[in-house]
Amino acid sequence: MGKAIPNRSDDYSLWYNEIVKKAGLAENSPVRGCMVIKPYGFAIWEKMQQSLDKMFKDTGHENAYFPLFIPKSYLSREADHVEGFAKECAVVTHYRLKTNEDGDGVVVDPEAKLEEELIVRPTSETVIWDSYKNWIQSYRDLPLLLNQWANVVRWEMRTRLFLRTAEFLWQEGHTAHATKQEAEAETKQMLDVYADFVENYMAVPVVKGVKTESERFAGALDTYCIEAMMQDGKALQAGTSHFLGQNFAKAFDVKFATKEGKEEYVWGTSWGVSTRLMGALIMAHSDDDGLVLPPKLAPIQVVIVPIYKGDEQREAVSKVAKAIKKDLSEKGLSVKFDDRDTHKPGWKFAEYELKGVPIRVAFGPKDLENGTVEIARRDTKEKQVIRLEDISVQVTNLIDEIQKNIFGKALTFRKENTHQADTYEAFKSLLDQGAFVYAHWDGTTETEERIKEETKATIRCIPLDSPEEMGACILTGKVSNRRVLFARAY
RNA sequence: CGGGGUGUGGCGCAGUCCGGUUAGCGCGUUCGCUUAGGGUGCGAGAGGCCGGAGGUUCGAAUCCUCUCACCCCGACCA
Repeated sequence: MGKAIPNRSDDYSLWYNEIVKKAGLAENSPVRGCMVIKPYGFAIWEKMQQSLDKMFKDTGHENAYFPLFIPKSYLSREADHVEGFAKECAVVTHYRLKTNEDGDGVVVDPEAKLEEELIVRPTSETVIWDSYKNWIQSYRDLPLLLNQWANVVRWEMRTRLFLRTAEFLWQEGHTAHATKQEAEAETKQMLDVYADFVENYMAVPVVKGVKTESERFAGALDTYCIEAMMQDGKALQAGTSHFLGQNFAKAFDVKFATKEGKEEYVWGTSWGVSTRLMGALIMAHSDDDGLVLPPKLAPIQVVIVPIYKGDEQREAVSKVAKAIKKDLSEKGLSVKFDDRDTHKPGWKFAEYELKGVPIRVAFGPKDLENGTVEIARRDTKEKQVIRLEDISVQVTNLIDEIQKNIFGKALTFRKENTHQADTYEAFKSLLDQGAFVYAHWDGTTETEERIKEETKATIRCIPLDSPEEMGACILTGKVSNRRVLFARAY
């Protein structure tokens, strides 16, 4: 009761904010736009990291770490890149404080001004390519497949926990290749890795596509992305993979000698996902009772809540509960036995629902007597009483079932809210309902811009799987040969 | 940077228009008892320079001036 959260339908963004705070995922920090990620939220992020990191390693990548600070001059080496990021960079100008002459507090020491100002990385292409210049001389040094887990800073005007914060955590992959084909293949491979992760671990269906010119990463030739639908029908870009061509190689003079002895610029890619995925996870599945986590990413997959009256019962119940825990843990599940005597069962039920624990096992005196146990699933709120000896089989099956069901539910929701529009009127009204709209577009930035101004919707992507289809642009009526995906977005 | 709003115990708020004793309430917290299959109930307690500075007044959470911070809505973005 003390932790009730607002209804999704009343105020979606308030619901989101409250769920993040009440479920103990994150809170605002003293610095505007930054956030404190709390242990439970960080545990989910760690699960994401673990899964992704394995996928990166399995595709041949290694981790490295590059510095937080970047010489200001580096950013400007690539023209589009600097233009894209200059407006949101934090800059370090001094390296020392001194005590205030008035006696209290500290002030920046004007004597300690840096020769060259440093920027706090908004992304690391520039420092990394500066290193690559030294690391790559021959085709034998290629491909170079690196990833780093890091924090980056982009000084955003409006921030929201996880969805957009001034500082966020992410991974950024940076690769260098001998040929264009290989770099393009890498770009697409990593997009597939992201799609695989988001769909199969996060249980959020995505649309894979290419960004239009105006939405492209600053400095890339092509930006691929995965777009997910949130429960309010808005789109959220869940990951991006960029084909950089030779842009950064040229900017940082990274050349290699080919087998034939010719000197050529290398081809690059970069790709990233961030703590924004946490926002996607929350907004895709959760409900008015709190978080709903897919089992594969839930820090606690099963919680056992004992029910008892008095010490004698407590002991008897606990003994069985511990055996259940052992049994389930041996099946590879992460199980918590909440034997705290300071909270009542009902309180615990509500608490673990708020935290999105996929399965709750309740065990009490009645069960002790009947040889049964109650299991409740978070996704559907269904409860059932099963025989105690069946528990590990039932729970193991249910874990898989929940993972599938959550994905299925999100997929169904997306299908129901995805439409085609052939007139501008229909287009606008669909957007107002909160939907993904497939429509024809004449391919110009001007049209895209006008549609954005008039409807607040953007082209999320040109879907990779959208078929050729002749049609007329929704706004201008000019010819178009395929539909693109429009939506309002986070 | 425009437009709107809010600052009062840890959290959420009332009180502010119309100044007047010890500044209330809910949650949380502490202690005791009670309870335990959906956020137990009762009792007792702790905890607040009312965002900050200045002013008006016999008297300011309340009125005036200035200031700071945060939130929401827009322009920018993963």
